[in-house]
Amino acid sequence: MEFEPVTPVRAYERVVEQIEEAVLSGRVLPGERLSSERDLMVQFGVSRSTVREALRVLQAAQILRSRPGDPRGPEVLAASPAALHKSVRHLTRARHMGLGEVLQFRMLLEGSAYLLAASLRTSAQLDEMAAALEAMRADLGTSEFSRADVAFHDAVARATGNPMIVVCGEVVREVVLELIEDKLVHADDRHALMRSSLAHHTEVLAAVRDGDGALACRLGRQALYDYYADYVPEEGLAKLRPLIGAET
Amino acid sequence: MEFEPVTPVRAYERVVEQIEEAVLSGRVLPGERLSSERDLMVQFGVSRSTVREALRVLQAAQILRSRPGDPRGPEVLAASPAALHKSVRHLTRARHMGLGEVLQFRMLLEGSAYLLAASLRTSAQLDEMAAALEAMRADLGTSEFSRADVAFHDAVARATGNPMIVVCGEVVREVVLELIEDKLVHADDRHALMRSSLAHHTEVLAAVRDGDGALACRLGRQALYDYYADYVPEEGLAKLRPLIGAET
DNA sequence: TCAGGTATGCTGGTCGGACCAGCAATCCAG
DNA sequence: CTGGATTGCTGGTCCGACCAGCATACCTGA
Repeated sequence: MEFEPVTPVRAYERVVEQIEEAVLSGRVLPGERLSSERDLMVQFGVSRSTVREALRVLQAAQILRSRPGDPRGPEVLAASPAALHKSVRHLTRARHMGLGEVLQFRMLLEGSAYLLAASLRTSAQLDEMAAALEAMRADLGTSEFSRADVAFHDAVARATGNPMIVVCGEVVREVVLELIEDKLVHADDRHALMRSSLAHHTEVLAAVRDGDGALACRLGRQALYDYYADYVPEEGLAKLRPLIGAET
Repeated sequence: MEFEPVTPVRAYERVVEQIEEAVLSGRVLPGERLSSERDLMVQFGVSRSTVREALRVLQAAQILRSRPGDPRGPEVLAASPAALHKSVRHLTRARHMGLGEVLQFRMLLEGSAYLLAASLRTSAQLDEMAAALEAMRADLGTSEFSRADVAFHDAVARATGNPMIVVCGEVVREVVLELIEDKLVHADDRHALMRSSLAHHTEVLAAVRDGDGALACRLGRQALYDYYADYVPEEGLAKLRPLIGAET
């Protein structure tokens, strides 16, 4: 006979569980409204303080949003990567991860995304990538360049047809930029970097177009390494090297 | 002249910001205690309800922990990937991904984890993997088998030294099991499946030990495909095939 | 009849006070 | 000196109250 350690479950947790389950299971859809706090406290049979603490937790997790004075009640939000973003940021601040780890994950993710996209992309998605590349070429040196760069990588991620790849890619890209933004300004040869990056992207796109996933994967990872390696401390670089040059 | 949209900042948010910043900046260390709620409401000049809502948010983010009756006050927690785990979990559920997508993501992730582990693993981690493999061999057919299987994959993920890989691996494994658990029972030839899985794991471990990351990556993905492909509907299989056999 | 402004009833945000069960240090009796 | 009861304080929950803000409905004036 085995017993489990008993944990007292707070009232507000039960409320969180029920609402969370209703949202995640799709029983209530994004955009829909919950009852007002005063209604919920009747439905759950708890006080308003308890309801409010539960709602706070759900709001912090980006599952709900409340506005004062809105007679329609708390709004159910669409799932967003904001919470994921925050968790990753916290871990980087706590030194559990550095640029090395985040970049490692990005290389892993985008490399595999190229591999998949080379086989799975539709021609419309290929056009999107080409359009983004054109935008990069046109706006070389401006802030529009990074926007187009993001659009390119996003199109690749979407071509995999996998929402998690899209979302994780998005988050990991943002965090990489946050981690290097202070060192990024005084790059006197940014223009050369961008030109080099553009050339890399062009090669990768060609490989994706040709359906050569392995090549696209290798090129894409190499491009990331070349672009960001200077910002990564030595002990972080060791984590990146197995991802480049390798057959995979 | 540009203006930004003005957002009314709630009192509890200001409290969250201050405590969060104190923790993340290291001004208060893990294990230390905050003042009691009744003290904090004086320090911040707000009511206890407001303090409590702030603490709830921080507790949900795994930054604090409170226990009723503890005279030492809320405890500051060490940064952990628990919050990351929750975010990833929510996203996978909310985007209602099918088995195809989840398995695609898992193959991508674990494949790359093998590739990295082959270069980065310490000999202690190699021993862990071998031990898990032994446990699988010993408990073939029992529920202990899956536990050892999990331990094996977890050891591989940890060998990458990347918390994101570890956490995403955990989540993706959990979700795969949830998605197939109803179909899993009536597998009459589970024993054969487990034996085959064991053989695959043995090969993969050998490749990791030899430092042949590309081989380990390929074998690992193939093993996942062989083990789970029967549960995946036809349209999902298309998303998996680019990941197997490929040079990468 | 219709337009525009106002009144009303709700919302969430905050406050204060109250009670309970539980933990730990302290104090007291053995 | 030891062991158990006492005593503060803790967090968890409840209640009642007030405020500013949003939408609707109403109502007044043209």
